[in-house]
Amino acid sequence: MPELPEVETVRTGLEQAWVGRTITQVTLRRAGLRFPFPDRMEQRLTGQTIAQVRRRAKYLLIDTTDGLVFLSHLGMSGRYTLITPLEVPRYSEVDASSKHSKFGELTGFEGRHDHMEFCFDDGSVAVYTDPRRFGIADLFERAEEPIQSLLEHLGPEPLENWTAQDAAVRCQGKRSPIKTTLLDQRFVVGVGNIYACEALHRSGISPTLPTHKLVRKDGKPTKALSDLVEHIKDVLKAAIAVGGSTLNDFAAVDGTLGYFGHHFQVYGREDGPCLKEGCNGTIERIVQSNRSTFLCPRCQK
DNA sequence: ACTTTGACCTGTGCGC
DNA sequence: TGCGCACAGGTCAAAG
Repeated sequence: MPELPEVETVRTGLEQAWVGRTITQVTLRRAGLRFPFPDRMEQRLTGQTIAQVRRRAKYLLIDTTDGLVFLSHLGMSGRYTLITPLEVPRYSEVDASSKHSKFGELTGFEGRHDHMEFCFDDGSVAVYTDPRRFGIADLFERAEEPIQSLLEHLGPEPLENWTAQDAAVRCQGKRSPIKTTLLDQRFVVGVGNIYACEALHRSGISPTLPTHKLVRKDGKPTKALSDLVEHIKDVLKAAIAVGGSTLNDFAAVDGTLGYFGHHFQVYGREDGPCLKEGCNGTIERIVQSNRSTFLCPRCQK
């Protein structure tokens, strides 16, 4: 699943493929994902031309030239597969109930978890696949976007003028561990379990540190918090630069695999050596809020 | 108001 | 081979 860098990578891919295209047909294979699909979503999208593809937090927002917004969240396991006109004849032969197919071997496409299909005027098809169905699809008018409940409580975008001072204000008085705070989308958006672990390690901050300890008595950010804010930006940018990380069930939208996973310093490295220069610690896995946290207890205080 | 927990789903990999 | 359990990138509602 996609954290901010992976969603941004998908956004870029969808932008390339979709902007200027007109939707000719939408097929829904079930009633919804995490939530029911909105009423008549297929009919409302058919005939719409894509104007732009935006990202807010981990949400993809696809604008049409008629002022509609198609919202798509990938949840833990959602992905889009883009099928070119040349491939469509083979795609149409895929048995959606079968677990595997020859086409699937070529495209990573497997059939029974393909919940939405979008056909475009150039003959291409986009398929949304999501085994766990934690994803979201919604549709609303652009004018209503500010009052969308999924979006309105979201915090700042980390890569758009986010400051340590802003972070300090949001950390005030919080007793929960900093790792938990990083995953809170009201604090900052886009950071998920992997990049929270990575940014804390880069910053030398223990994931269990009570959040408020990163704020000085005068309300200013500590040096550690300023470092953390910068490391969050750096690690997200680095991951975007290599096209997002690749985990078990994530593939970039064009089928190209990202490879930021090769750059992980702590995530998934339990019992491995700490890779920080001069630190001879061993990576540990602990559980916080029912999720794995990876850290080096030697260099993270 | 804040913090923690459970729930939503399916797939995979491991130990027995 | 089969079974049960732990675990997986997210988020929200409910409970404490």
